[in-house]
Parts: sequence; structure tokens; C-alpha cells
Amino acid sequence: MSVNPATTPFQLCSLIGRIRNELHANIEQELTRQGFELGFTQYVALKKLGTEGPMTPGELARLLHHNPGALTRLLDKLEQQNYLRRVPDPADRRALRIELTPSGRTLWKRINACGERVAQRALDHSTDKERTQLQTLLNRVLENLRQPA
Amino acid sequence: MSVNPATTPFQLCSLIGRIRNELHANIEQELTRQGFELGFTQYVALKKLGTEGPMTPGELARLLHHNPGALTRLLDKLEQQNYLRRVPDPADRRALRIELTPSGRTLWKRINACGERVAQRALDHSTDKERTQLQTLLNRVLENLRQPA
DNA sequence: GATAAATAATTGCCTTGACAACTATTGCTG
DNA sequence: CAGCAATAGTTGTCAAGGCAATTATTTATC
Repeated sequence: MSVNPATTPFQLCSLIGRIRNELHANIEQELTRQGFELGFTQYVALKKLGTEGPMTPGELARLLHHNPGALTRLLDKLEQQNYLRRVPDPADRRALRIELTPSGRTLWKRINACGERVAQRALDHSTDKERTQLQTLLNRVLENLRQPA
Repeated sequence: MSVNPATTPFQLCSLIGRIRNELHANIEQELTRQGFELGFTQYVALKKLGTEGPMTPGELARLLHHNPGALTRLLDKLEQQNYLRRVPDPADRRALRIELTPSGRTLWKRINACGERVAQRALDHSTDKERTQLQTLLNRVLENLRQPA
């Protein structure tokens, strides 16, 4: 049931798009299976905050390549659910520090496993060498596209 | 300025996500540069209709892996701009055939080049062998994720 | 040290897409 | 052929994200 490159035109764009959607869907369904009602972006935000530690909304938005305005509202929801706190920065009164609450930290540990499982499944049947190759090629593609045309 | 796989954790998910966004952005900016005010999905829809010929909204939605409801409104806009027509199917009064108008057909030829340019740029500095490899690996990833977990 | 430019976060507005409900028509099954 | 399920397309509703404008504060400049 696999697709043969020789007989299929290389539709990089649609391939990438579909993989992205499947990744999101897989992760979200893995999350709900574990009883967590989280969207994909909420998952990524919590993950970042867990691994990188507290940071400002601006930093988080940059790290996630995500819109600051959209992030504000996403943080609102996570704060309402008591997964994080917005703490004023004593040095800069414009800035905030987002920190995970204890409850957010335990959540983080649990949802990490969900992401791992999906990543594992995505790379099934691929050798270490192939994974490295894939990463190299994808990084190259990204670099190419990031060049101002 | 390239990223070394050995020193970077393999974040397949974020890599794929960023490439997708860059692809969309690159194509849209290529389109506007040529004077076409089209969104990415409008571009893909026109492209499909051009290469595959007339089909029903349902077929198009399936081919694009896109929501039928959203597609209805997208087709509305393209029809208003006179790029396509909805023709009733004589055999099945529920169904429609979407066909490109002459103006839609000439548009299609022009925007095709935009997509080509972006695809070329994305694969810059990659050999034929590497492109095939990339396609194979991505297809495998997609297949893995499509398995019902 | 006053003023202008830059930065941080938020808000409003708008577009896109997902999903479910709805209508019209067709096909199936007894 | 009557009734019922399936299908085609559309619509309403909602959530997510992009973008520009806004407010508050800080930094740079003269």
C-alpha cells in the first residue's frame, strides 16, 4: 500500500501539508485518549514552557513561530485552567513571565509522552541513518524557503 | 547557517509545520508578485481543476483533503470572479460539475509557474537521488500516521 | 532631562477552516 | 413501489489565527 516515487509526481507541498495535518490530528487524538482536552497549539506551548522554563509571551510566540495576539488568548485559556501563571517582571513593567503552575508541570510530564508516541510512530520502519537523512533534507528545504526570494 | 542534525534534537513536528507555513507564504507572495490576489487554497483548487478537468465539489474536496463546507464558500468566491462555473449534472440533480471558464483556464496556466518556482527553490541544492529519498521517507511517514492508532 | 522611537502585551476585526445540521435527490430493500 | 438509508451540496455556528491599532513602559537621542 506504499507509494512508489517513480510513478508519482513529487508533490512536496501537498505531502508536507498532509503530514502536518496528520501529525496534529494524531497528537490531539492521543491527548484525548489520555483524557486531556488540549488543542495542538496548547500542547506545544505547554511543552515549550516545560522544557525551556519560564519566559515572556513574546519569547514564547517567537519560539513557536506563532502570532502574539493569538497566543495571548491561548494563554488566557491555559491560565483559566490553572496550568500557568502570568507573573509581572519586576525589572520591566511591560513584560510578563509565564510560569507553569505545579498542576501545569504535572500535566506537562504526562502530555510529553503523547507527543513521543506519535513521533515514534511517524518514524516507524526508518533506520537511524534514514532519520538523519530526512532531518538533513528537511532542514535544507526550510533554509531554501527562508531565503528572501 | 545550516543546522547540524547531530547537535539538534529531531523535532519532526515543528520542522514539518514550519516548512508548510513557508511553502504557503512563498507561494502566496509569488502569486501577489505576479499580480494575482489568490490565497493558497484557491491556488490549489484552481490547479487541481486545471490539471484534472471538471469535477464535482465533493470530488475536489476529497482530492484536496479539504472540508466540503469550506470549499463551497471558496468556490463561491472563485465563481464570483468568473474563474469557474457550477454546471448542474443532467444525470444527478443533486450533483454539480465545476468547470474552469476560459478566464480561469488562462489564470491556471499563469499560476502554475508560480508553484513551480517555489517547488524548485525548495529543492535547491538537492540531487535527484536526495529528492527521491526525501519523497520516499515522507511517504513512509504519512503512511505511518494514517494507520488508525 | 525631555522627547521620540522602540518594545511588550493586549484587543478588535476579519478570514479561514472544522463540524454538525439541513434540504434535495438518489439508490436500496422489503 | 413505499419507505429508508445514503449521498450531494449548502448553511450556520464556532474556534483558531493573522494583522493592525492601542496602551503602557522603556530606551535612545538630542
